[in-house]
Amino acid sequence: MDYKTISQIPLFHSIEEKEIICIFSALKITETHFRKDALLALQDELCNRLIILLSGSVKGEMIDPSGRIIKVEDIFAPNPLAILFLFGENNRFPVQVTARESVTALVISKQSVLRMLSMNETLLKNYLDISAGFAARLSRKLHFMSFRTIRQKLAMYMLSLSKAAQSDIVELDKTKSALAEYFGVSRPSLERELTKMQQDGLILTSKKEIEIKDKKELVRLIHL
Amino acid sequence: MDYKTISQIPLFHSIEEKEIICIFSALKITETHFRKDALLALQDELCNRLIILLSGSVKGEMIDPSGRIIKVEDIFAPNPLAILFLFGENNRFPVQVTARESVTALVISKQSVLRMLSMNETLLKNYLDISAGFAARLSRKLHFMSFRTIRQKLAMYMLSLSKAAQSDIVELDKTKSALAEYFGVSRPSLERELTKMQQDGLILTSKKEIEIKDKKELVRLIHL
DNA sequence: TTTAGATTGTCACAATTGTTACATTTCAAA
DNA sequence: TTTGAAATGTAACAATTGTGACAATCTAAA
Repeated sequence: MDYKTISQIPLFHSIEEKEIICIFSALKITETHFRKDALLALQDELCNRLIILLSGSVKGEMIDPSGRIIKVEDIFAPNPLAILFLFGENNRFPVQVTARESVTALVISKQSVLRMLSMNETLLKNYLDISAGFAARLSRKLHFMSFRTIRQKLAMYMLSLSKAAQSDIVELDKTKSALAEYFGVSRPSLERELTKMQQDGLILTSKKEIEIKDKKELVRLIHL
Repeated sequence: MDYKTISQIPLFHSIEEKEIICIFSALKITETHFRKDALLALQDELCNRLIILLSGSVKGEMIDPSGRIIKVEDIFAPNPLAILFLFGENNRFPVQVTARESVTALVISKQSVLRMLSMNETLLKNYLDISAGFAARLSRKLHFMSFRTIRQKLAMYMLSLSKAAQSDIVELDKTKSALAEYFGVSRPSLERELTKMQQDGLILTSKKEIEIKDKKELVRLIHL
């Protein structure tokens, strides 16, 4: 477990080597290896430790009472697992976590995380920034889901991309299939709505690119 | 600003008076009064301070470009505002915050929050627990929103209540109007679905109470 | 280069939900 | 107790979305 690897973990960004050595020697932080298909956490298990992936990737899955498995998401190194659920009252893993390949991970007990964050203000800020990032993504997705129609979700999505790119021509950052899934709608319905919006003169689509033709109407759409 | 008031703020739970005095004297924490209709924060304003309500309540509103106002939520003392958005990269208030009545609030700069959390481990744990609580609520709501049909959302909702109450007879914790809004569906559609589910023998509704008649089918519903 | 798998575009039809409207009931403030 | 506002129950009809199916295209691995 060398400094170079550790400094690449977002949680330890901008923290000097001697500080990291100090932190790691004061706390019981273990590096653990998991083989492919090993379980890193069980669904509904008490979330009493922070797991940070050093290498490899895992998948999160929900299991229903009849034993069926539904995949939820993949997480890659060097990201942490379920950081938003580490604290709180009845903090349990929302999904079962399985190694998709050979995985190395830091495992830090909740108690040690607390002490670690108390020891170093930069570390604390990193932790809070990372948590806020996840929360912002959750919040943004909820915002999308709360629009009633697909047209509104698309309007919101394209306006966001347009604002970020500072251009009326936006490039989709996901496949349309992935976008449909992100919106929680069926793929054909998404395609149909894109076609309709082009017919209505709101946009011009070509492959991965979309040109916004009537920004005013798009803005109007997302406000009822 | 007395100890009794401060100790009732969730963030300062279980912290002794002398500790609080120590923290407050080391940092610049100001108690601010706002009259009815005063603005505590602007939409899209940089979120560079933590605001904790001591008394009174505020409303969060979104404003669209045409100037229309859409109410989002109310927040009451002794809760904090937008605690999940204080840190992170481009951390801005998602809504405009207006006093609904006369309001007293603690205003603590982001920098001071960092220092404060470094000073006291209990305070840090409180902060993380509170944040986790908000994140869990966000996540739970997203879970509901991601079900496609109203029937599935209702099944999930009733099973959750049933599990919490350890009974097949559950009492709704919101009005049906509020529940419809929480689900992001129209009220008549929610009522219709409840009626249909009763016709189908899944539940038995009477006023505020719902009796679960076919738990097995409800469980099946929420897994496709 | 070939080829299997993923992505895309489109369609008709079924299912679900929204909208609007109205009558009734409940509940808390006057 | 009165009363007005909020909550509830229901209905017909319109709008939106899902489903399943098929063909065309793209892409990366063999």
